[in-house]
Amino acid sequence: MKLIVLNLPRSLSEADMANLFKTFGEITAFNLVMDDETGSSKGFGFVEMKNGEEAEKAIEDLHGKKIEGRRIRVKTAH
DNA sequence: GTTGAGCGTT
Repeated sequence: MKLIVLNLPRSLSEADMANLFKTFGEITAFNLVMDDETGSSKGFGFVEMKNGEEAEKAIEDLHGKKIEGRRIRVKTAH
């Protein structure tokens, strides 16, 4: 199950993003998209969960969650 | 050194 997480604070690191999801199950892949202009993140990334049900739970639990004072968005990716 | 909906860079 591939997930996309939007509206992340640009200050958030790749490791921080992984920590949000790994509590729900095993992550097989993840990456935070970086911006060439600023060198910081573009504010969104992808997460690949091994178990689909755990991925769905991660979505329901993390979507709208406040991270660094900001509400994030989590959906299934293409 | 900023930005704020979205489906990808080292």
